[in-house]
Amino acid sequence: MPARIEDVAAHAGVSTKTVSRVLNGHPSVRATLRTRIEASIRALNYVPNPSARGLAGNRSYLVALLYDNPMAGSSYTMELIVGVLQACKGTPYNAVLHPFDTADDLAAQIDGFVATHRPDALVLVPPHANNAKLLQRLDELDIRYSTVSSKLRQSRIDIGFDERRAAADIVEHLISLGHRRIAHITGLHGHGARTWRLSGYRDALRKAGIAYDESLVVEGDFTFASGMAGAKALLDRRRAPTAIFTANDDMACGVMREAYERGLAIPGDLSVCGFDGTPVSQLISPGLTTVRQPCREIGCQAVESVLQSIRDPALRQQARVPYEVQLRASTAAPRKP
Amino acid sequence: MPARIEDVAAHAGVSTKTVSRVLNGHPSVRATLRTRIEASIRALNYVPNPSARGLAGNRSYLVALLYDNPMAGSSYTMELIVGVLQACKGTPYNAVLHPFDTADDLAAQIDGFVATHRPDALVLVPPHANNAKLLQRLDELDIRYSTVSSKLRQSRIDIGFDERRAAADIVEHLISLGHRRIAHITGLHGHGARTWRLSGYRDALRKAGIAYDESLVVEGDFTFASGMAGAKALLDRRRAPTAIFTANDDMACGVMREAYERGLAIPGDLSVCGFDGTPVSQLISPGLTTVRQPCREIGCQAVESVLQSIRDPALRQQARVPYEVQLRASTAAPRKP
DNA sequence: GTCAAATGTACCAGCGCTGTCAACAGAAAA
DNA sequence: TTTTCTGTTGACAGCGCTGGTACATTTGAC
Repeated sequence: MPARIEDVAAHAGVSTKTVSRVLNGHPSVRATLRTRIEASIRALNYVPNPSARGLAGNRSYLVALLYDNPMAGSSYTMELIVGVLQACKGTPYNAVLHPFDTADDLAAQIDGFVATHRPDALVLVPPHANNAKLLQRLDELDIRYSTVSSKLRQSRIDIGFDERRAAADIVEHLISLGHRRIAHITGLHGHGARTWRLSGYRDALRKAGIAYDESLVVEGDFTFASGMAGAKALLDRRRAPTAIFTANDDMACGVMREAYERGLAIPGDLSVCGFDGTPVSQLISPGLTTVRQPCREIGCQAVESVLQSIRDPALRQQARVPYEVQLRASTAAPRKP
Repeated sequence: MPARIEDVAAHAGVSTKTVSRVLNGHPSVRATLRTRIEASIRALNYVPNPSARGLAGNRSYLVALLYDNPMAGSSYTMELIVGVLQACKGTPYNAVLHPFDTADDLAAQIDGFVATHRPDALVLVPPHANNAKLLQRLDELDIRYSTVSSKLRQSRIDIGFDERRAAADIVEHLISLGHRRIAHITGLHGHGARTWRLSGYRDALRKAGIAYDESLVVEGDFTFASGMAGAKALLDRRRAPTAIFTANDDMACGVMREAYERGLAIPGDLSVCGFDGTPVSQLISPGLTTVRQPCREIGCQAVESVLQSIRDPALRQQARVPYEVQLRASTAAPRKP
């Protein structure tokens, strides 16, 4: 039978309440006493019972991660999860992962979810992070949440990275190689990622004095198939682009597939770069030039911040974690035009 | 304030204990009464408080998934997680994900983990599923567990698929295309996957009357780099193989990279096939012939079975879920030798 | 129709912890 | 010196649920 708080109290010669104070980091315990109690905790190998704690304190010690179902298999989500778990480690909090279908009325579904699991805090990933109704409902329910890469100002705590700047960086890289006819395949409508990455693309062109050519931008939806379709359209043009920048890596793979089918060499005939830095960018040949999105760090900080906001409900934070442009073999100087 | 069991009891005109019996599926409640109580539960939108339940019943309603840290980013783990979550859905159980470093002494670490989270059941993934000491410790602690693809007979509940047969299938495919000089890059020592996939490779050769050539088998460790290194060694031979079968997809990508660097065409100069059916097999060009491992189904069933074993501790199960050979463009008939 | 067995119900204690509130000591202010 | 305050500690109730026990009711066999 594991030790109980009562056993620790007896061992240290204090009341259970005082032990409880130490466990919960309450300030009004003398340092000497605190040390003695901590020693007793270690001596008895005591670990508080989460159920009892939760029941008495009306908390669940659960942080829920709400992500999009179709993304379930994505390494983006996986990396985020790794970060979330890392942040929970060493805290009494556990992570609950919850894939939510975008199609359904989230703001309604959330009530059921909250009733069942009673999470103390939520972390929202796009597209849910952009769902204004959902955030509003959470505010009504008075549940702390943080968002990842949200477009909405409404979110008090948001963690992301400077996607616009990162996109500009990678396009500038293409420009520095000598490319002038650079195409872009966008992300899915409604995602901030679509807007920011497109803006960055335009920023870089503007900075280099290259006129923005609308016909070089085609709509994608983050899928391999849409990347392939986009490449088809672009490569069928009379004056095909010499480089294609896609809003994520999967679409870049689609572009590479289309090039492969046409017998175009990468980077000889076409430079390709992606975005996100998913594992595939390293596995594919040639290696894909991309921006590594710091998913782990983002997931980790999203949890840390939202846990902090439980103690300090007024907390506001818009953190931007550093990213990294990864230059690989899929980009090179264009052949003479 | 959410409804309590007491409210449901009052609404249905019964005692709280009777409601509790309905909630926990106790048999001794008349069908008519059960129906009435279930109606009250729905009417009041009642959801039992997990903390209270856990405290009173000395349970945590937690299923822990123990996986290997370095695999954190792998889509194998991600898919498994998806299956695990799916199985928990609709049950009062939650999943706790726990990456464990292989290096450390697991059997010792597990005590700390169990003390902290008190999971009612565990699901073990290789390599932990092959750790005899760990399983023994869990037996001592009397904690139910299930394993995924374990080599050990010790495990009462194991879910996997017929890896040996699947490997044989894919090698037979290569043979049917006309390949005779087929190489294999193995998985990491200690994993059942290494042994079974190698055995399947040998089975297929034997069945086709092709002599086993030890020099065509090189050691790998499931990483991209080891696939590349293996390919280097194999392609430097005087009589290079016309096809390479690797024990997972990442290594197949390594082989493809090495072929790319040497200017070898796939599948023209070299056929490549992998194993696992990770997302990269579809994203890479040409598409990679592989075996789709039914990770989700495995994760799902591993949880379902272990939850069942909580009620029925004598339960034994060795399930083999169906797999699927996915033929893509990375394999074709060899050129005239 | 009777009796025993089987089935179903009510009540109460208590799971292990934290919140509330009261008590007390010592320091600062009057 | 007395009063007031702040900082520290403890006593006790009770969070919402389930297990056990004792009692009530139904069922089936004879």
